[in-house]
Amino acid sequence: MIRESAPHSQTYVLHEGWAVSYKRLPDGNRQIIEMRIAGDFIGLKAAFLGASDRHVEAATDLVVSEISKAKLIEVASQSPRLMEFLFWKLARDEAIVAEHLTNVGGRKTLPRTAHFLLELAERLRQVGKGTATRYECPLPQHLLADTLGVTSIHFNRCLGELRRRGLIRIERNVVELLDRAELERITGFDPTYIGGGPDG
Amino acid sequence: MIRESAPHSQTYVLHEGWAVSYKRLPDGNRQIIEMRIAGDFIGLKAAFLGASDRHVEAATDLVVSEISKAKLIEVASQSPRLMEFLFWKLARDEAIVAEHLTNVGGRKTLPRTAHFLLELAERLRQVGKGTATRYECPLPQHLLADTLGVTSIHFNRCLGELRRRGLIRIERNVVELLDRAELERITGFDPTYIGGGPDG
DNA sequence: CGCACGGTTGAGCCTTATCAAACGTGGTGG
DNA sequence: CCACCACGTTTGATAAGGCTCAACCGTGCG
Repeated sequence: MIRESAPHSQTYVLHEGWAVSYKRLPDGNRQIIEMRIAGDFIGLKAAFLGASDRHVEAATDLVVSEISKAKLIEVASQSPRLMEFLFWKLARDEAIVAEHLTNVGGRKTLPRTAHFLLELAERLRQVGKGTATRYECPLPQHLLADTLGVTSIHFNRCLGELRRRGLIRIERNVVELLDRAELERITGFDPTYIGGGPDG
Repeated sequence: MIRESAPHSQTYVLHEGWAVSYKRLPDGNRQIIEMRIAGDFIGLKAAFLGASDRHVEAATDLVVSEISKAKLIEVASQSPRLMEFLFWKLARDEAIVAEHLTNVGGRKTLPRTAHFLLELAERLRQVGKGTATRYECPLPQHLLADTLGVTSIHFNRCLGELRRRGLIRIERNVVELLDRAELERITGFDPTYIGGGPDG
């Protein structure tokens, strides 16, 4: 059970909790690149590359396994099956970042927010942390806003608009998607980029 | 010498010319994920993954080498050196997309534009297609605008502002960075994410 | 109780999109 | 050679979107 600002230059598998990786901007703002949830690796690319181009920060208490880079590479090079799995993990992470870029660059904040909520639902469902329409998200709104590249104030107003339209409900930390069909329609959400495993 | 809309499901090494990979949005807009220039692979991730989540399109005439996925994987699995190189290529592409996301999500259009121009300079210089302050870019502005997630009109005005400030000059297809120090200052540009090779 | 933190709301301003039109240039066909 | 067209660039006016500043609310915790 760990809680700290910067899991240094190690590789981890995240079992429980939420973390974010981000870049700082000259004006003090930050852009969150990816949200790490249960089942995700942290620092996998850096393990193969030797250096990281972003910071990682725990957003909640975490439960992780630590794997030394040497051990990871050693084991991977002996098991084609594992190697293939790691490749798939890396590729999937890249696909998610690319979709994230598309979301931020191409959608206005309202559908952008909706798309983000749908992606979280999909990813959490995949690891058994929620259903297609309901999950727990313990992150404060300013973190989600930093992810979507808007101010927390504007993000908040968009959540309000989605709520007003009867599309979502947020209580405590529980997100509920009341009308997934409509949410998918306004975003053009297609979850295939999230994938289901190395085989498909 | 090829010119077509969609290099189908193959892997290519780009020797000459410019290509873009992009995603379409429900409203008809498109977000360009990455610009491919000389020295870049096209469809490398897809080769290992079996499927692509984006479209690729030639923006100019191209000179490419075609490599079948089977051949690529066969050769890679026999040469650790090549395997390491491909890994580095994948990781670098991801780093560039992440920086792209940071640029689009975190910067206003003016520094965003400047950052983009600086990145191109860096990448082109690395492959001998330009200097630190001068390179050729044959792409129309609406393509660059789709890359940065703004309208071509607004992008054009930002170019004008940079020109007016004496920071850049664009003539025909030649981009000239007249004041790199100032451009780097207003963007906080740090080219390390682009890297120099598998060794550092 | 009082404080810290996050969520919510309002007003005004700046940024960016949209619609519309003019301009330049290279290519094509008469 | 010139008329015309296609394409990309540039500019203007207006509207919409998003940011900033500021205040208020709710809740948990010391």
